[in-house]
Amino acid sequence: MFESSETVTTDRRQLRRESTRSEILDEAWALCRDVGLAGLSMRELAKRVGLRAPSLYSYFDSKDAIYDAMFRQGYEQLRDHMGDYMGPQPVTRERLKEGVRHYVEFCVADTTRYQLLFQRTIPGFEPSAESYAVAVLALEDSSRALSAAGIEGDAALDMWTGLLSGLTAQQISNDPGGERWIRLLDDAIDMFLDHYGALPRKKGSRK
Amino acid sequence: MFESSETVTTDRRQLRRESTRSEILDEAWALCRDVGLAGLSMRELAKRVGLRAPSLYSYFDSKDAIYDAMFRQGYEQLRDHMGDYMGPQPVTRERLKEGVRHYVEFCVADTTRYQLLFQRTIPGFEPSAESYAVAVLALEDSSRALSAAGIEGDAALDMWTGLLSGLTAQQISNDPGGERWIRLLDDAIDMFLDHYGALPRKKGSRK
DNA sequence: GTCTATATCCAGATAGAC
DNA sequence: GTCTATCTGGATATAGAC
Repeated sequence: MFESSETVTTDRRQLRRESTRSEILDEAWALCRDVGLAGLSMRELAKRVGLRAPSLYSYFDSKDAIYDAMFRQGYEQLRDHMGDYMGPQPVTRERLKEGVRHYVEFCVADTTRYQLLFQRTIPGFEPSAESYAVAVLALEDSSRALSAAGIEGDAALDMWTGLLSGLTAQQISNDPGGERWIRLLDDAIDMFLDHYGALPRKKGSRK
Repeated sequence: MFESSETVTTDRRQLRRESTRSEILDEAWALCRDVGLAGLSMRELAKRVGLRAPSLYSYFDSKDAIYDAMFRQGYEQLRDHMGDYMGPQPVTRERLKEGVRHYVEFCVADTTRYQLLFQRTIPGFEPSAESYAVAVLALEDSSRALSAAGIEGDAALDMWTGLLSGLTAQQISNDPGGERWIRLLDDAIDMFLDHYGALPRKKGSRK
């Protein structure tokens, strides 16, 4: 009829444990935003959580394990963020532009997260196989969206990633908080689609 | 008739000093290529030069002063490398493509140098005013070349830097030593010039 | 689980003898 | 100029009491 009290206690402990883990991760993000990704230190992190440094090792095996959890969390956030834009809707120029704007919005919203997910900035860190699998899932989403737009071939795909990652990176590093390169996104997509002859414009819609 | 022996001695000492400084810088580059830009340490650097760590401070005031000298040296190398391509020759599509290929060649030839010059990867380092001035000189060269091609306006210039820095960065971080994105350079420049209506192609030269 | 205490290692930079 | 010795401060991680 009733669960044993031992089971209940265990569940509660697990919940509490997960809650603390989550709080540690939240503070890790905040700390990295303050001091940079590479500046994350176990001492300072513990201080912010209200623990002593060694206690963190009850929740994470190492500092890299914390980076790994952040990495995974970031890509889960990306999938959540892009969810609605990855459906099987008909693909038009406007839809594609909306999707890209939404994606870049995610990137510039948190430059620390951007660095962790998309750049190689931490000396020794490599994501674990499980976390990397989450990243691959998210990236497959976007390449599928491109195929739906009729853009095929490695060259076109590489050009696409080069162009958009270039504009995004310039925005983040040279005009953080601004719009200087974001403003160019729509035009860049037109330039790209015109060049590859995909999703033709309606007559007379140039400029 | 003869210079005083004191002056001669001073000159020789200065020469020797410059020679050692230069050797330290060479080893600093080599060390950074081995352990990453951020991994540069005064102890290890001294060991490679054949000195003890404190002796380095006779040649450079601090570790940042070494980064600063490297930064400056890198931009001087860039100007040297691009020298011939920045002259007042008539600008054609082919000339522009050659110049870009030459520039990207410089970037991918030494990814450590690329990171120091073009990315913000070292925690506390900011170039000094003098070194920054050298960087500005080099970058003005390229924007002048673009103007000569008839590409004017902030938007077009930002699109240009975004596109090319994007392809370069993808090349360096995702296919180091390869050609996957380098192959796309010519096509990217055609795409860009067509879109902005600069340096028109000869009739029927599309594809 | 959390703590104190500590092991171990590294860093940049300086003092002062020679 | 170069050295030895050291200062100061930081890091990750572990041992073992409670």
